[in-house]
Amino acid sequence: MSKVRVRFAPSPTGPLHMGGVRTALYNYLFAKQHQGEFILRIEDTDQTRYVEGAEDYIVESLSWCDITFDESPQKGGSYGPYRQSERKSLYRQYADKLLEKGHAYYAFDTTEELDQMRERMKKAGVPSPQYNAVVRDSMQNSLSLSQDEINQRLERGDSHVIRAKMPRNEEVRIQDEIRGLVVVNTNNLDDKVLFKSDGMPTYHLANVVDDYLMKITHVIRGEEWLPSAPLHTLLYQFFGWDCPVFAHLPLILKPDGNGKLSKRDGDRLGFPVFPLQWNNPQTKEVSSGYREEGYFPEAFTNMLAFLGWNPGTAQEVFSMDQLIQTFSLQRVGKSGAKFDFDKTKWFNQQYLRNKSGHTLAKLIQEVEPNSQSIDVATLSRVCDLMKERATFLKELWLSSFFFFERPKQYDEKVIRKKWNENASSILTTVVNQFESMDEFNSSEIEQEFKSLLEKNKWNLGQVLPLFRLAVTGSGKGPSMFEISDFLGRDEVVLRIHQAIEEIS
RNA sequence: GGCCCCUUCGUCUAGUGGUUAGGACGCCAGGUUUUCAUCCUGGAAACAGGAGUUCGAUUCUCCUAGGGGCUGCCA
Repeated sequence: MSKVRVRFAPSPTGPLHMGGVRTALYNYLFAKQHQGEFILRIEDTDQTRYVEGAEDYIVESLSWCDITFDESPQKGGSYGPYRQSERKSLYRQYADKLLEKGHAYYAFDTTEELDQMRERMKKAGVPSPQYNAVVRDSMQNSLSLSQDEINQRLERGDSHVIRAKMPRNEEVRIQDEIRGLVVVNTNNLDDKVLFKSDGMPTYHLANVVDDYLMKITHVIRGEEWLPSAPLHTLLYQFFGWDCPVFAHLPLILKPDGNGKLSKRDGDRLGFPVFPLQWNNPQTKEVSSGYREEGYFPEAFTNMLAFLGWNPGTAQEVFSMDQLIQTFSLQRVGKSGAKFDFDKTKWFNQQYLRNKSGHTLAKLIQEVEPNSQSIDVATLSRVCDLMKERATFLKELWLSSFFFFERPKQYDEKVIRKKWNENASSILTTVVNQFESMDEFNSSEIEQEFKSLLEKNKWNLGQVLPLFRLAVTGSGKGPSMFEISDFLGRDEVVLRIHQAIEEIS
């Protein structure tokens, strides 16, 4: 068996959305698992839809996800170039080959004529007319025109395309890794344009030619390509080439309602659909990205991996290496998966919790300028204390402010519930006790605090919230004894005094 | 409309010709915790419908319904 080579072939018409990332991920996992190669090919055959910055966006997105290529436009490789626009000159000869063999023909129809034909057919009762065997004889093409006429038009340089000539009443069989055998009758296929009048191939031709030339062994792509898979299979047959293995992935669907996930759904429901923030160069519109929203790339890819695939075990948190080990096309589902934003957050929480305080501290310092003056060991300690109650790095950092600065305000709700007329005297007693201690560490503090409660017959649920409120300004958070230990006696005492003054 | 694909809790899904149909997210209740979060325990919650094959179908076949994709000189 030859070396596995797979490709991700996006078209640079805008930001890559998460469905695209998942397709790239599955290709990557499959390649790595088989010690194969993973190629990025940019399918920019439609110049009219080209968007500035889209290719860079695609490359940066996948790099953020740690999905790496063996060959790409940026990296090069032995099968380049890797942009179809740069391969333009090589497609024509393949179209000619098809012309020679009689599997393709010239078509001179103008857009208007095409529209007219479709109108005519609709009136005759065909809801969605196709350019196929039933109409091609009545159109302007090299099948219907005389040889002289054809030559004349060609010599004149009349605008024309090259269309595939679909055979009559033949069965095309596709063995799909995910869907099994799919059989389609060629009568249901139309004579797709293979070569456009602008001299560029369409997706269908370029894709097949490039996959062949680049020795692609497995075509793993979205389900939206399933309807054109018979055409592609036929093209391989026409050329006399071996067909790669196909695997058509289920789509990622909207969380609510019907249809595939789109940018609109993210806006509407409040979650990103793109890996990275995207600034539309034309409209100046900004679309949010998972990276900017504070997701870990590992969490994002882990979540994506599970949208349509599962390992068959209870394990859900997988590192990229584990995914490479475990992934298989056989365990990819057939049905579309509705995107679940809650689950995405859950994955992020898992990854946050599993990281060491030190790692989290470093990450925070990369993105939070205010944290950079804090030494890493200190910040690590805070992260360890706080990480269990956060889902995002930013959230962790923001809710840790009291470790580094005195509360500026005190939670009104806690004041209302817990701050009674005895509050100041209780806290004063606590402060006095703290000041009399020899050692001031968490276990000592806890001990002293509890014996104080006992001595005064105080209720823990009454006194601790006051203590917490005074020191942190909040009604929630990690162990007060740990916090006090961290802040040190002087600071704790000072904060309690401050609180008594400000709240009473 | 045509062609193709799909159908297990709300969601992601496991699963087998005979199971109390399992897990996860979310939700609810209880417990642990000073609080919040975590954690633990429990709960509600699914085989789209109909026919057939079979001693027996969620599982196999067919039909229906529903959903999705495609139906461009877009990819």
